Amino acid sequence: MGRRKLEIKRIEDNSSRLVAFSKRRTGLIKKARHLSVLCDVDVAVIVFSARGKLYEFCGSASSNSVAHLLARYEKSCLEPESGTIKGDDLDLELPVHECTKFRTCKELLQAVDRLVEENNAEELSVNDMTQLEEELHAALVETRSIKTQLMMNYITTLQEEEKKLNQDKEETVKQIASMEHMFADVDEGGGHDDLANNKMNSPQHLLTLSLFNA
Amino acid sequence: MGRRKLEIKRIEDNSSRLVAFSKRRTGLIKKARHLSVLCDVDVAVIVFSARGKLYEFCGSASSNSVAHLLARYEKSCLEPESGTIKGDDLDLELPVHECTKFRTCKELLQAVDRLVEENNAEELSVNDMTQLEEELHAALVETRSIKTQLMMNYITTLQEEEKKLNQDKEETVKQIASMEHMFADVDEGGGHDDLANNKMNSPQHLLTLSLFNA
DNA sequence: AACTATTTATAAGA
DNA sequence: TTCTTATAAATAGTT
Repeated sequence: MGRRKLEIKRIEDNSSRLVAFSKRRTGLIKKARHLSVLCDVDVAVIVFSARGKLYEFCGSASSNSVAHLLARYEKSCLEPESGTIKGDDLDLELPVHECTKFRTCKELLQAVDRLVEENNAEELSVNDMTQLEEELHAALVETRSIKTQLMMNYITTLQEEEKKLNQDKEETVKQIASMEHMFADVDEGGGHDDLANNKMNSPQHLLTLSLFNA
Repeated sequence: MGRRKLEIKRIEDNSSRLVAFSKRRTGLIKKARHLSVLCDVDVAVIVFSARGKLYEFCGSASSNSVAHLLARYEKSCLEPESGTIKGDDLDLELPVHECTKFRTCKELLQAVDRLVEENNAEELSVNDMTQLEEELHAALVETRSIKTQLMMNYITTLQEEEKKLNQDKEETVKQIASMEHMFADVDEGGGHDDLANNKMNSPQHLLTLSLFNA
């Protein structure tokens, strides 16, 4: 909304960033107030500047303090997936996550469709297509990079879990062993080792497979 | 920011209020994300709908430098690439043409941009990324297909032109030959064949080169 | 801090 | 509801 289009990334120029912070913080809080008043809902905004200074806003139909709303927020967080609590909700509102999560993918598809659609009507040059090709390729590379990162994170998580489980198992095996020892004292015999060993089969395999069902 | 100026007071019409809530809530969270990213600060937004449903946003500073890859394309879209052919006009209407021609490409870019932008805020699953990857790949294949078609069309056009020119030349050569014949009647000799042959040099080469300057 | 040229958000309308 | 359009609002760069 200024003289030129602004990329949404950290403003490197120190002075500009400070000015933008002042303007946008004011704007954000104004928007929050409008939302609160126009739609008669509870809104809280909390901002910490780079130097740690706190700016806050709270607009509410009921009370008017951030603390109050935060309390409600924490309560809401502690209750797992409660969402709407008031009365007989049929909850027609779609979950926030689903909506924002897939909107971009949908938009992308529509854009691509429109592009292909209009290719017949408009005369695009070979260079135009080359440019678009490069763009798509870059996006694809980026997407794969993010995907790889997600998978790596997931693998790390699973490995940690596996490690923990293996430790647990080791302990269990020891316990079983000691139990068998006790039986041996009475029963004078018997290897039930197979039972214990069967519990340790191929965790690696399971890990690999479950990765693609996440 | 709509068709008419809106008083900042509770919207009494139930339907309008709900629509406004949806739009403005989305807008507020978007603004919050922008403030967080642009100014490298921590921002939190909490909204409770009238029915008690929670919407939240939390952004801490995190870098994201994909946008600059797209800047190049954006720039090239905005600058006039092909001259208008109509006479001596200082055409004020040029932007319209350019705009319609590149709208779809621009939209695609914005969609991709938004996607990457939201990756930090939302937790996307590996499957989400796989889906996007497939979509991008499909778009890329389609783009290349269209590009190839454009190139084939262009080649066909050039070949036809070449054929026509060759026919013209043949005729010209014949004319020259007949003229030389006339001279020969007077001059009694002389080969000026080189002159005629020089006009026929390597049309294939020129075709291949000009293809990439279209 | 005030000024605008532009971009962005969004109220209505289709 | 979703998409489009006209208009209001926000704001980036400038003075």
